Amino acid sequence: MIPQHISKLQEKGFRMTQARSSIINLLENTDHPITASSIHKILKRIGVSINITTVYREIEFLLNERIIEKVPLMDNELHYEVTGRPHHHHLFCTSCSSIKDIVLQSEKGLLEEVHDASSYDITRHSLAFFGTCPDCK
Amino acid sequence: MIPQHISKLQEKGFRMTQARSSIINLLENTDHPITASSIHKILKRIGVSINITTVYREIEFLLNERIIEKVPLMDNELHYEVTGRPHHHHLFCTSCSSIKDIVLQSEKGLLEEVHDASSYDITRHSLAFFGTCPDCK
DNA sequence: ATATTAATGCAACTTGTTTGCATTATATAA
DNA sequence: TTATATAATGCAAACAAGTTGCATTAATAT
Repeated sequence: MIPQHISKLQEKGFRMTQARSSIINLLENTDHPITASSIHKILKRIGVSINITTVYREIEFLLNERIIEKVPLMDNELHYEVTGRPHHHHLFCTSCSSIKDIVLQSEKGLLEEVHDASSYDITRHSLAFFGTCPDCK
Repeated sequence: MIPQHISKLQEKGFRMTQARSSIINLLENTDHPITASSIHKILKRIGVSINITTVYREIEFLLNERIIEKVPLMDNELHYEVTGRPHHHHLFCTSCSSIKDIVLQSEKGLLEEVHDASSYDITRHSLAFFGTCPDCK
């Protein structure tokens, strides 16, 4: 995985600290959305102890820089994932709480319908599917 | 609007208190998902002062009874809406923060694709679209 | 009317997130 | 290489959403 986000930030003149680079690297290597406290715990487990406040501030920063984005879930915690990976949506297993990415072909027609029916200028969308994964069946 | 939810609860032997009936009536007459604190504030404004704790407990109760359901949004607050209304999804205006219902025809093919591609048993789904509404353009 | 117990209100608590401020450390210039 | 400016950080306190324990109130059945 090429750290394109890191070089992009450095070019813009932002400092590359251990907290920043380890949060970006973690998110780049995670294939599903995670929460602030997950980021904090995972980094601590691998020996990168950064303050939870810093995690929140870094998330805010990365959101502003469009390096990560929010993913809406059913619970009341905010989850995040890096932008720029192939467009996809999420599958939630209501049994084991796992989250899986899914790429869909048939969303194009859906978006056209939304645009035509609503007269909104749609800039983003989020599709989430809930059910039981093969392992839990 | 026929208070079918209320009679259903009474048949099941639950008590019909002012808090319960006014929360149900409010949700039945709201065409978009709202939060616990919205419920609390709106009811207070119309002269129904119920404790915020009661609002949360009532929401839990109504979720259990499948009279309302959670709607996942981008913020970190939980929104709720009554079940049983025609199947629909949500449009969010990122300019004025309004939420609007939308009924979609083309989601059937989407669900088939999800099922075929994932081997999950899908029980629910949630589609959300973000953009600028006609009024804000 | 009375009894049963579901529903409620209050206060305290937990958890997630934000803010103020003093300190640390990265990147740049001398 | 050292000094400088200030971005980034940590800590503590504050804040907000949601939860819990417990004593009180009130809706329904008798």
